[in-house]
Amino acid sequence: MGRRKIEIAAVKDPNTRQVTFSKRRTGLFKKANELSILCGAEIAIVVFSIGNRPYSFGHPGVDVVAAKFLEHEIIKSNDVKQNNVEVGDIGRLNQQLLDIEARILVEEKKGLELDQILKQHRLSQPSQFKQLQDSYLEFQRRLKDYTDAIEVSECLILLAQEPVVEITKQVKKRRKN
Amino acid sequence: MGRRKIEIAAVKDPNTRQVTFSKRRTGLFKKANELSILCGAEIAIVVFSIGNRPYSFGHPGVDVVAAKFLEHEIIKSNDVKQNNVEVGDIGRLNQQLLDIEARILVEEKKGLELDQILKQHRLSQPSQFKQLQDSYLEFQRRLKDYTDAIEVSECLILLAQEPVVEITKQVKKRRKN
DNA sequence: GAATCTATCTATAACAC
DNA sequence: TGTGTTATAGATAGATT
Repeated sequence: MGRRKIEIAAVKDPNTRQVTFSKRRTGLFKKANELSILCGAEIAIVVFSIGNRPYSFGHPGVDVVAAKFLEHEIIKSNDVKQNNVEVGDIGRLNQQLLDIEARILVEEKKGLELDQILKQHRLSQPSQFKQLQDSYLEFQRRLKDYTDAIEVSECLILLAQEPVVEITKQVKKRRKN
Repeated sequence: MGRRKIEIAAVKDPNTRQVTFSKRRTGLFKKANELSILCGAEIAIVVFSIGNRPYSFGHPGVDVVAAKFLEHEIIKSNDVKQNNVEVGDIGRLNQQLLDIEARILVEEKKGLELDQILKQHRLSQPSQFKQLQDSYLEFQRRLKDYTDAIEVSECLILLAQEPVVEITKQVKKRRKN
């Protein structure tokens, strides 16, 4: 859709490529925005240029859509398991581990952000500080629960003396305390 | 770009909307694919239909691009902190806590999923089990690092005697061991 | 209700500044 | 490097099957 037809193949000239990238990225985000409005769809897009500069579009937000996607992925994989379909090879498992590590990085970032924000609020809004601190400690408690579950998992890997369902129950029990 | 021009506003007729969604989603993914080939860009797209059905496109993969994006986000937020930019109000903070809790739940599910998969592999592929177990323990170690960071944060909230940047350094130091 | 067709609209490649 | 213009390729709204 330009003066000439172009082949869909790597653009070699860096200058032309940069212009093409900028224009088509803009076009892609515009299309995504139209799709979300026309059809009430939720969309997240992340793009990296060849120089590794990140660009993103999200309606209602990249994080929201990403989290939703991950939940669906889990449900899907659970369904697969319930049907006793073959589980993938070792590579897929390692990919899952990488996914989790990536998300742990996000948690880390959020945690550091909270540190900063809490500190500022502590200085500027002492009346609300107590409430927020409670939330924060609650969050921490939940993370510990998770870590506990991981520890139980370790035992399971090393000893394999207990069915997996038991772990789920243990976590839930711990939650209710 | 059809027989008639349409306004960019919610399509009311469910039938028409479904057709539009399907066509434009296909078009969007095609454009994304062209952009990635033409410009050597890495792209991830996630779309949810109005009925919450998920669709995704990724080059080289949704997970890969998402993880890369999150790492960049972390770097960016650290820069923001260094520049002492304004942070938002208490409502936003509570929202952040809810977000994190939601993602912790996801991690929990993933952990349990891994238990299940690992157990299956232990039974069916003993030769690869050792390698996977190592990855799992490595993942566990990283999660512990994160928990440690949270613990440091607790001290910071309660005592507020240490600048936040120090925490980041501590986490990084711990990582390298 | 999905696939195909086609008139028309939109995105953009090349150009220009 | 960015912004604007224009001729043309490509996407798609509505129709048809």
